[in-house]
Amino acid sequence: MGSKNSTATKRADALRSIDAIVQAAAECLGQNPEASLSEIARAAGVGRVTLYAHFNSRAEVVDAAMSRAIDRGNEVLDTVDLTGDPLLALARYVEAGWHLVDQARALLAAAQRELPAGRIRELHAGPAARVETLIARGRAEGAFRTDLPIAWMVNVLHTVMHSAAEEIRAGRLTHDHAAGHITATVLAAFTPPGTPVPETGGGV
Amino acid sequence: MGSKNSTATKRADALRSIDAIVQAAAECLGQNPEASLSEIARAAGVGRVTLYAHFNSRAEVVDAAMSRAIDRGNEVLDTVDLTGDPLLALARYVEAGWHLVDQARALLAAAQRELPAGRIRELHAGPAARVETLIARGRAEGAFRTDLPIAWMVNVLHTVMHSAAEEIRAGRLTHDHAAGHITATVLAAFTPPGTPVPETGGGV
DNA sequence: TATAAAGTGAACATCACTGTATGACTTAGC
DNA sequence: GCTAAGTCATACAGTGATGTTCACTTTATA
Repeated sequence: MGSKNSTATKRADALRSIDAIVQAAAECLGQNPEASLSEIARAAGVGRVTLYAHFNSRAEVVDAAMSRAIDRGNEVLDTVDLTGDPLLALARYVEAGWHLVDQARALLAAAQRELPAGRIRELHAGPAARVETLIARGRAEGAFRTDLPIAWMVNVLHTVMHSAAEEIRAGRLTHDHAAGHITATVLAAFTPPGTPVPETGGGV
Repeated sequence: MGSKNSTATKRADALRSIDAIVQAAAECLGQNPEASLSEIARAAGVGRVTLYAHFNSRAEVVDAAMSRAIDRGNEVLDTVDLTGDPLLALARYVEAGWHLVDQARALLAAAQRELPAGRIRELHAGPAARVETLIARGRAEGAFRTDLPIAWMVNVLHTVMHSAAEEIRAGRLTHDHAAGHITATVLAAFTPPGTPVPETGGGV
């Protein structure tokens, strides 16, 4: 299972090739989810056969590219402070997170075609857990509503970020406004019924 | 442009075939966005050549299927009363609309692969216009926030409905709760900053 | 009922991608 | 510098989809 890297110690140039392939895969699939392995190999500056020397199938390549993107994302999210006022913490998460979603948008589309849904979910477990604990804390502190399941709220947050990325790609939203709109929308959506919606300055 | 039906008067059996093909396309593509034209023709109880007699390309078939789905949706939405209290009107829209989204989910996925983005948008113009005027009215009456663009709010509504459909398909949400969750989420998201979020009873 | 439109399967030509093999060449690492 | 690991170009086999042509049969409709 996984790539062909069993337990053997790889040579330096092999590792370099693998890295180039994964990187090229992320770029190519990011532009076109249907990019062929030939294209990816070419973009990586590597022969198609070499690609097959390291990956057994297309799915493995896509998986590796997606895993890499997620790992990168996790590194970025690690730097985000999610403590303190839940509202501000969520705003900080959005600020960092929506950008990641924007970058990985097309790659995710490719992954959704090639990988089983469970695997996609598995890969997202890290980011999802972060938001989940943040939302749980916000609920406990009375900042967020408790009349909706946490899973649904997590889903709403990611969905809205994702759709913002699509809107930008379609030219109906600018990068400048994205984070503000997302934050204003989600914070309102998370506000407990009966209490006033916070002002976020996510204006027009 | 469009299908091969130029201006000639079609014979009854031809019309029947076309209808069967479009219907089969909607069903097949709904189950598997990559369904081949052979599959669709077989499902329609029609020869593959016959399919090509009526449609010049795969794209035309997909377009026809999607158009049909949208038309059906518009018919349903025509029966929804969008007058009166904007909050209640929106709730009624969600109640009817999320179901449509749920049904057309996979078909839409197929259309997004095959059709240019502009065409998809064009097809959605009808439903989008409805929501747009409803939201505009709600804003004018002070029921909805005015600090976010209408286009964004329309997008949020549809995105949340769409994601609910995905959640159901993934088994993380039941049909019973869907409308309630969507309504509770969107109404809160649309509430003007500074005013309390309405209670919708969209509980856990 | 005559006839033109429509439907049919089978076959054909392309095309692109996947995955595998081969043998020669290059390079990392001890 | 020797050896094993890695790379490469080319070639091949297999698959599955798209469109098209053909000769023939069925059926709607005037």
